[in-house]
Amino acid sequence: MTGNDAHLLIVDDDERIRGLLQKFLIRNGFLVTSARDAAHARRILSGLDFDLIVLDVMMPGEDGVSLTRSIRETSVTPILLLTAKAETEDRIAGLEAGADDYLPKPFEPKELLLRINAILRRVPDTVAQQSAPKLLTLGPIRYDIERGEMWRGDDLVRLTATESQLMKIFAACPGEAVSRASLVEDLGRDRSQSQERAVDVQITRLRRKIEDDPKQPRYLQTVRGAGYMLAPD
Amino acid sequence: MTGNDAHLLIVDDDERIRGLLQKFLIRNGFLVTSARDAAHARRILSGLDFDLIVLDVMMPGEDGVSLTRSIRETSVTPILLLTAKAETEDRIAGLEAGADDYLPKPFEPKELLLRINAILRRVPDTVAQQSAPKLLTLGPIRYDIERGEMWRGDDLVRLTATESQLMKIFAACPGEAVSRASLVEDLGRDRSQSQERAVDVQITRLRRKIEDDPKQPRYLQTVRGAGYMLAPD
DNA sequence: CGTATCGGACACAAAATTGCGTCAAAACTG
DNA sequence: CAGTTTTGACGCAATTTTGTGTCCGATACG
Repeated sequence: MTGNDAHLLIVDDDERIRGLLQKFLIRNGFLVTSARDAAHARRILSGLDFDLIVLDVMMPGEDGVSLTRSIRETSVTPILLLTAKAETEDRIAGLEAGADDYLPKPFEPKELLLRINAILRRVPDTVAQQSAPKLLTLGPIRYDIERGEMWRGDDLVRLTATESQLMKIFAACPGEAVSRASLVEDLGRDRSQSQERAVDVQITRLRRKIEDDPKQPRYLQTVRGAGYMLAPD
Repeated sequence: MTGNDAHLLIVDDDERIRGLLQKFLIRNGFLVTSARDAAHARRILSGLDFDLIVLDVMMPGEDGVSLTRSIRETSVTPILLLTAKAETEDRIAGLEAGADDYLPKPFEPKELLLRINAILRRVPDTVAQQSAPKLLTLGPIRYDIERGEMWRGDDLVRLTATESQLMKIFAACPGEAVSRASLVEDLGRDRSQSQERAVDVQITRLRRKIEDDPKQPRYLQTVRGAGYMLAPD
């Protein structure tokens, strides 16, 4: 849905995951190339330039951190590492090796999108290459994605912690419905039946802040049976 | 104190501010060149490469947004805009013209440092050029500056909103004392006498979370008469 | 048109966060 | 070492944020 033409390289040894990610990212408007291991990635990199490299740390043979280090010797292409859930060490080593960000596995595809866009947004763009937008416009409201700040004209609209998290998630994939289950998940709460109702309430509260007429939501729409969707101008 | 060798260009028509900023930034380990207007900046830019450009939007003659746009036609050097307090329009125009970030005036010098470091941190570095660190180490604790996340081993340490803000401020200038007054200011609260005592409490609470022995603080030190200071390893 | 399901509204309760006041402890001063 | 000032500890209260339950309206579907 983003519609940019950024070119990504996915490096992961798991055939299935590679396929899934590739499909998902293509569906979201990216050009995607994939490699099954470090050696393969190197060959591809020697001939092509990418806007972002997504790298699994845990790979047979050379691991992601090592590959990151060697890529950084010659290139500044942003690198996003996929690390095992609880392996803090990998994250640290990865960042020190020159990675730009990391995402602990397992993750929701939407989270990957969020991270990728966050990185691309920070790459300054010349007129030639348009990077992801930093600002979302919702009628009289502006949402600064990086800072998580919401503005109505010259006034800052105060958001609570949960509201901020929600906005970040929606901003990651504007125009696409996000299920309540997925929202509960992303909010880090323990998912349970009643927790989904809590999302409703938060949505209602967000609407009060951003919608002109909260009863007739225009920007934070309900997609019956599927969840909610952010619809910027 | 950061000790990197990043080269900055400051563009501001106000002689006094230019001088102040230059001195402050040099004191913080940057190489600084300054220009008094857009034309002057252009001449300098034609001959030199910078790691970051700090640009006042409000300038006689060509303004900062216009200069941003023209710089972006040929270069991806990060740009930080200084905008008037309540001028949302400037911010929007600036970001759309290709600026990377903005800082509303008037600001505390420390805030400028925070923003500059935030941008430099995101510029991928090859071995040649070391950018600002993304992680701070406080004994068994790691603080991820960009995400504002604090980790004790594999466990996330939950921070409240205020605690997060404090950490961000301290992380911006490690090893340097920050006064309570300045902290109250940065926290956006209305500064008042008693408000400063509230900072104490927050500091105490932060210490409980990050110090091994909160009674003998090692990382979040008191600088008597001057405030508090973050002392990473 | 009736029914089932889903989402919205709203009040209330629970929980978390934050600020203040008091007193004690520690650090500087002379 | 006594006095003064600065900072820490900690309970309490105010406020804010968050979740749950209930009822009602809307929508889908036969």
